[in-house]
Amino acid sequence: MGRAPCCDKANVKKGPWSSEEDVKLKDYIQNYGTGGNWIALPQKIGLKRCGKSCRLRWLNYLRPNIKHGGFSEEEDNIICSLYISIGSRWSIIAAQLPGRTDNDIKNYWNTRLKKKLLGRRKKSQAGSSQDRKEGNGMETLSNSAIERLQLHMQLQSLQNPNFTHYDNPDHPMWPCKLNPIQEKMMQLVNETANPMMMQNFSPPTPQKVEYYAQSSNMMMTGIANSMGINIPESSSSLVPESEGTPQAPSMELQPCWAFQAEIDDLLSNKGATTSMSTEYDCFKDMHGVKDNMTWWSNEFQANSTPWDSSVLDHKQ
DNA sequence: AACCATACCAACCGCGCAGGA
DNA sequence: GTCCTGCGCGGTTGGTATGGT
Repeated sequence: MGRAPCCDKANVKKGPWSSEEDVKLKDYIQNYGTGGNWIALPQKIGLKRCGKSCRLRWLNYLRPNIKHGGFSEEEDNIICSLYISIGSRWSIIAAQLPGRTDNDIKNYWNTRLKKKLLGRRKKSQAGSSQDRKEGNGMETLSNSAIERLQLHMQLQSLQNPNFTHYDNPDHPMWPCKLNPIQEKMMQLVNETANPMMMQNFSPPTPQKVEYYAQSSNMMMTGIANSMGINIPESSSSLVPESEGTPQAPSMELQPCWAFQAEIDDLLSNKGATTSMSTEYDCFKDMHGVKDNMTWWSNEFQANSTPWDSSVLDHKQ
């Protein structure tokens, strides 16, 4: 037995909103508020719309101070950083971008930003949509997680095209031990991705360790705290605490902050290569991500949405 | 000018969660 | 503890605009 519909589908209007409907809804909400009940709202004001549709229209379009289009580079930076950190948590990302809605950011990411980052590679390396539908070993992980891992590795390979220790037993850094979840992700991605890409999983340079030890701790702890998750001092570190001199985290933890470290390095163009600059236009002028990371960790204001698998993966 | 492909975006859908009965 | 209801979220769809042939 399915869930009861939220409204009488036969008697509600669907599709684009007219200006009259917009005026009705906007006027009412500005004067009386939603009354805490979106479902009942359309009847109150004589709109033949589903309550959910009213809510969406208000939140995404009619609400005051909504910005549409014209994303700045700073906003691009923030979206990229947060997507790689937390995945497709659009509402959380939107909370960090005043005037932006989750829907707007989601559309922007799916239609433009993602293509800038992954576009060309995806065509040749990602499985077909049919593959994904039928399952090819990837079904145990979200597309978002796979995409983020691929994105990270793509950035990695651009930055360190000669680094091949991940699957090179002769390399002094081998084996680069991943945690079980990441091991699984690597294995699954490896089944479908370009093998060359998988050779480029490198740790960040030691100089970056201290900053990322701190920022990742702050970030993850801040997220956890904002969501009511109490992380004991001794276990709050997804990366090791930095005490005095920079200190490399254990190998199994490296990929956790490698996400942050490498994206930061790339975005700030420290490791930019010519080929990257030409192929990934969005990185040409990106900078200042460090600041973004820091304020994000300090000012993160997540709602009560349950934590997603990506972070749970880290915690595991 | 007509057709097609692609990009973009508003809106819809269904699921999971929270809170109240 | 269970059920019900509404809300919020993320994924997806469908319509329109734009560009290319």
